[in-house]
Amino acid sequence: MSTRAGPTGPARRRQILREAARLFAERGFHGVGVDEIGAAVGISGPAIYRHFAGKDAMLAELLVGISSRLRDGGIQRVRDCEARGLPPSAALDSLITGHIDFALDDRALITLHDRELGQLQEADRKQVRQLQRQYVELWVGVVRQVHPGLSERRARACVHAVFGLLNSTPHLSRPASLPDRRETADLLHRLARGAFAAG
Amino acid sequence: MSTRAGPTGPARRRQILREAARLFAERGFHGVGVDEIGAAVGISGPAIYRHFAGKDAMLAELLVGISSRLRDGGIQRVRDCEARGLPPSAALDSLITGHIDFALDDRALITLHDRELGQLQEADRKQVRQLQRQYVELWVGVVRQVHPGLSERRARACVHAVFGLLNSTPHLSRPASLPDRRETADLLHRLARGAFAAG
DNA sequence: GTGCGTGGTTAATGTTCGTTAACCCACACC
DNA sequence: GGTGTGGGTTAACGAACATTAACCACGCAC
Repeated sequence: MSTRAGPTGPARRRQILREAARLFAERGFHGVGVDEIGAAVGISGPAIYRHFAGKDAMLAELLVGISSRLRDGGIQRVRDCEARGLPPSAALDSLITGHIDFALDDRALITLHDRELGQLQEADRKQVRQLQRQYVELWVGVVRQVHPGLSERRARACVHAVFGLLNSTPHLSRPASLPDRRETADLLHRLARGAFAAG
Repeated sequence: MSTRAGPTGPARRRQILREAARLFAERGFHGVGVDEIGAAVGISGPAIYRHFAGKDAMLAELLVGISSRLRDGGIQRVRDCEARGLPPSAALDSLITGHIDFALDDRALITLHDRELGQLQEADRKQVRQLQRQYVELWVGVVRQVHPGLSERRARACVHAVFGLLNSTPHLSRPASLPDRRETADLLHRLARGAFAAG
């Protein structure tokens, strides 16, 4: 049997990423050292390099992963709604719900997502921005179907603003002040719809 | 006459703070060195220490300044509306307008405001948080007058979310894509009102 | 005109931190 | 039973960086 080691292989990788995301969100990319990340998973310091090429690579993987998940999930949701013959309004609701789920379940990632983009190297930053842009454009298309009066520019501005609204989740409540998740999700959903309706 | 020097006294201080805010917003507090801040104002490196006790002190002054300006401006606006016998709805509009002006005119500061709070020392962080809390409570009071159905908890959640919406300004448009400021400000104002109305 | 405060300068210091080196051990496999 | 590899360890290295030291020049008060 293994003498004392923790997870191994890709599981260890995921564990490191999870803890790194938490720490980066808490204290910023430059605010946390690799030793701390190692300590958070029970190994120490340079062992990280058995799993990642470096600190930058971890951040890049996190940010690309977030952006991909958001975009792919959004595409999937819109496609599902279309396939089931639902109206654009249902697609918008689905997009909002998906984004809220993500924001509530992966706070740390949402925080990182727009806080630490600047720390990436040019190539990675370009990729993340492209994914983000595609996600935004997906929303813009649906929003303009639901609110045909909106110009593309205005719709895009609305989408960015609503993202800001939805991503405010990490600022809501320190410890346990969000008693039921359902209630918070519903509120955010209504606020987002209200904002779009007013746009 | 002075041989070659730039501004002097408190003017130089303000100049340093302005450039530091810009750089911190661009690359994060830990991502920029004092040498760069000095270079941005035409002096080099340790000359900063003639004006500030250290890098931390600069950030603290920036964040306390932002929070104070927001809170004091908000209090002033609400008081003005009350003094002129205007309805709560006018006070809310005034709060929104003031916040948008700030967000549009001082993007860097808005960015810093919730990105770098964690880098402060405990004492400063406590002060900033207190100012922020007072600002939020000011909004909550007004919002609950305008929308009496809202519980305090829900109103607070709405206010946080709307802050997220209004503070999304830095994410809107890279270079010059906000053609007229007026239009952007109006849009954000309507979105904020729409969100509150839906809360 | 001597003196001092203000705001610079460059060089030095000490630490922190990312990364690499060198080494090691357990297990799978043949 | 040797061996290779995956995943650890600690020590060493080198760069970056905040801060301090030592020094200097100007302008103004007396």
